Parts: sequence; structure tokens; C-alpha cells
Amino acid sequence: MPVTPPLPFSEAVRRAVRAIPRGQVRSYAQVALYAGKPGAARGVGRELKTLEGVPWWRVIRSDGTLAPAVAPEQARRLKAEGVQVKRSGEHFRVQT
DNA sequence: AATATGACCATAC
DNA sequence: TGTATGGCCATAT
Repeated sequence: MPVTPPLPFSEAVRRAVRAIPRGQVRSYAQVALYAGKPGAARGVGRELKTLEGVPWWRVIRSDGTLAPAVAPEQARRLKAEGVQVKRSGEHFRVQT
């Protein structure tokens, strides 16, 4: 019996991120888990950098802060969908 | 081929 | 409350 070939990491991530409902957020680790690669959070961030057509701004860090590299734009987009974002010192943080 | 570098995370101290 | 360490994954050099 042929086994179902695992999706390439990039496709698995695309699927996982597109599944995040508007107005909600998930952590890089949660996306990695949903994509079938528990522990591959870093790879998720790496993919989001190039992936197109996905709501990348709904992916945040586990501690609720936004990755510095894209924080300002991400905060803007999240607020646009009603997610409360607050500046916390050096970085932005999503209100739970 | 080997190493370094990130939109990261969990654990240990 | 910080810093260190090891794990993870795809590029870049």
C-alpha cells in the first residue's frame, strides 16, 4: 500500500496558517504542530518570510510578543481585524 | 560539504 | 529575571 507522502514543509505551513480564523492568532509552535512538525517553530518563521497569500500576521510568538523584524506592520494588520495590540517596551504584545 | 543565520521554543540554572 | 543550551528547518555563503 502506498503511504501518503508527507506534504513539503512549506505546503504544510501554508495550510496551517490559512486555517487561522480572522481576528485570531496562533503561535509559531502551534503552527508547526498543526503542520505535523512539532518543534519546528523556527522553520515556520523561515517559511512565512517567503510564503505568499497567507495571513502571516496572525502568527505570533508563544509569549504573546510580535517578532521584531515585522512587528510594526504586523501590529497594524492585527489591529485592522480587531485584535488588541499594545506596545510593550521594545516590542509589541497581543492582549489576551 | 560545512557553517552560519534567522519572523522560534522549551528547559535549566 | 536574565542568560545559556540544544532542538528545529530552510537558505545563504
